[in-house]
Amino acid sequence: MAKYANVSVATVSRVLNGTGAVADQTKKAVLAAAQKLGYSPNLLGKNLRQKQTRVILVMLSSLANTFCSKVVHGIEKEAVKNGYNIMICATEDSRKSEETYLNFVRNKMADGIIILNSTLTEEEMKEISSAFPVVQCSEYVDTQTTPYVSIDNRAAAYDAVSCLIHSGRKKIVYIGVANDLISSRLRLEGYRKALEDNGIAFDESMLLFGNYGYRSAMRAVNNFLKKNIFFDAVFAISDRMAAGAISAVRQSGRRIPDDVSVIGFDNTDITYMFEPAISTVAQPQNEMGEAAFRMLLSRMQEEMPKNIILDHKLILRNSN
Amino acid sequence: MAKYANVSVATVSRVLNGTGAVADQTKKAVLAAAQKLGYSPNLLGKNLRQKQTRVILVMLSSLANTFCSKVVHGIEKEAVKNGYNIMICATEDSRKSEETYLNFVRNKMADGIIILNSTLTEEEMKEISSAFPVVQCSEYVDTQTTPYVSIDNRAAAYDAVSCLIHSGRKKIVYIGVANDLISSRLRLEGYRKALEDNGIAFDESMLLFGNYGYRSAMRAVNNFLKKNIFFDAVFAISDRMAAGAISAVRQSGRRIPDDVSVIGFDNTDITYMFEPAISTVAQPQNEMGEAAFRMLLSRMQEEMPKNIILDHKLILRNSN
DNA sequence: TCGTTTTCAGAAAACGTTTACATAAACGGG
DNA sequence: CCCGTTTATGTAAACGTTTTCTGAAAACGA
Repeated sequence: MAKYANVSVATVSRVLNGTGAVADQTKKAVLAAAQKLGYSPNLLGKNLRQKQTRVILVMLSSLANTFCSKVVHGIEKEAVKNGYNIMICATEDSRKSEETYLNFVRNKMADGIIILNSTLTEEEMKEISSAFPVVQCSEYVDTQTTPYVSIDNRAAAYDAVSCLIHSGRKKIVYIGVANDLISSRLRLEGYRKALEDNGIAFDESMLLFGNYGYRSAMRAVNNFLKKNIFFDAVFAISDRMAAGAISAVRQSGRRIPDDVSVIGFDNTDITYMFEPAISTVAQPQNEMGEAAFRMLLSRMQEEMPKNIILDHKLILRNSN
Repeated sequence: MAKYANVSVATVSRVLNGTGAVADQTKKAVLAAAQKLGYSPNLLGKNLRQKQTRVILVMLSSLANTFCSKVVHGIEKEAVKNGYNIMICATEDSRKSEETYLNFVRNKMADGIIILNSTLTEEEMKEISSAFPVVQCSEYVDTQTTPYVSIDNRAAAYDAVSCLIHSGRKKIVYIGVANDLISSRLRLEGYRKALEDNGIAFDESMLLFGNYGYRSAMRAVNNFLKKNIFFDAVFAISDRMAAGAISAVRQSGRRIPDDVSVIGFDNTDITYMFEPAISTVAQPQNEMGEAAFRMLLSRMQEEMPKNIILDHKLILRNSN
């Protein structure tokens, strides 16, 4: 390419990057040559030399999680605004996969990473956080070293359950997921606190568990129904589980929301497609993504941003 | 690192890659040093030298499209099996974004790309296909130069509509999307052919259009209902649009499937969560992904694979 | 013991850029 | 006309690897 245009590689670089002075005539020659040869500079060389790629990774466990999609969109918008590009890595919660993608940034193929969810322990998170720029978004482990943006999951669950209670419900089933995610823990805490604050005894047998999915909740509620324990409300930590609960409850002949009130979580599309439309807790996904990117940006500039907690919002539809 | 272990960089490389002979003692020393320093080789250097990254890109328009998620999973599985990693690029149908991600592979930050959907024209597809390895998956433009794996969309639509006809339906509404995607075109053709083959006149006024989403279909059907044109079935090219159609039809007091039969497309989660469960056309998403990766692999080895058409399957539930 | 092979490890080139430095030509002011 | 400044370009180092060559030492075989 350089030889073809009869200039040095330095000049080619200068022309293509618009850096440094170069005569109009040679500039034209270089551009013409580039055009003719279909030349396009090798990013590996460029990034190696410049010690940056302007690529950041977004790690999430599954694409099927529609909640994440809006968060990612927020990240992307802010990234592009700042001249960065994002690449999405779906780990399916595989350790090996997580390791692989973390190594991409450890090994300089990307400048930083935003983790939406992972199976990383506090120790591991600390380790990688000291090795390269990382921020957490939505889910997080609370080390002092890895900043995060999220909502107050405890308060969100508290609000949802309180809403159920204030409309007269007293026997409230909780449908969660038996994992270690911070959201699971805090939402259960919020549920529990709402009960306590309203003088309702916490009852472990009212806790059901699934895997965020429709079918798992349906199964759990069906099993629960067999026990003939009275209940008049359900708080589910995902909308799909709320939908599953509604279906199971209905099949048993009970009416929604008259007999059983239901509130879900995340305000995903299913909430308005379902009949009845599902009441839910909305998170500011876009802002969360935007904030996450801004935090990563400052981390990449060697600053340590403060954690951010954004506001959630209870959205009431027809299931409660 | 090399200095720290008192060896040359060449030896470090040999130890870390297990290539070439190196004495046990030095091997240990190098590994110890790497451990101590937390050394991890720079992939930019490595990839630059080796002229390959073992990364492939998967381009899709939106993460929110749950159909894609299973395809991507199939791709990933096959990729990992072959020592490759995938990165997902969501373009949101932005030309700029598409261009950016294509440039990643043009500029050697990735070895190849699988395009699930894009706004590329035939000309553009040809151009990039001659510049680097690319295959299309699910959606495609039919150039002779860019291989694809997909289903026979025309036959799939034909089967669905025929099924409606054989159960006695004669006035069948088509709900599609007014875009240039091959699937849109072929499914409409299949719809039309099924009518013709069964002696039913094609009627342009039975064609409705939306944007794949629930609400758009609901709106379209509501408008259609106002016209008071009789119909007894709906074929929608997405499950969400099928769901929207069902809701609209029901609100008008008609029963599903007694008064109106509905069949959707893609066999997404909504089909079994919805009441009634939605009949649909299933695509072999996993196999499609796997096939796509294998095709890309052979393209990266300078072979030109043949196009692949996989089998679809009509899945009957309670909406027809 | 002497040649021959094998084992080990370093030196240096190569990958494709950017960029600091050098230098030659053009220019302008006195 | 001379000298300092600007402009335009090339040279070469640097980024961090892998890999080819090369050579020294060790092992081996006769």
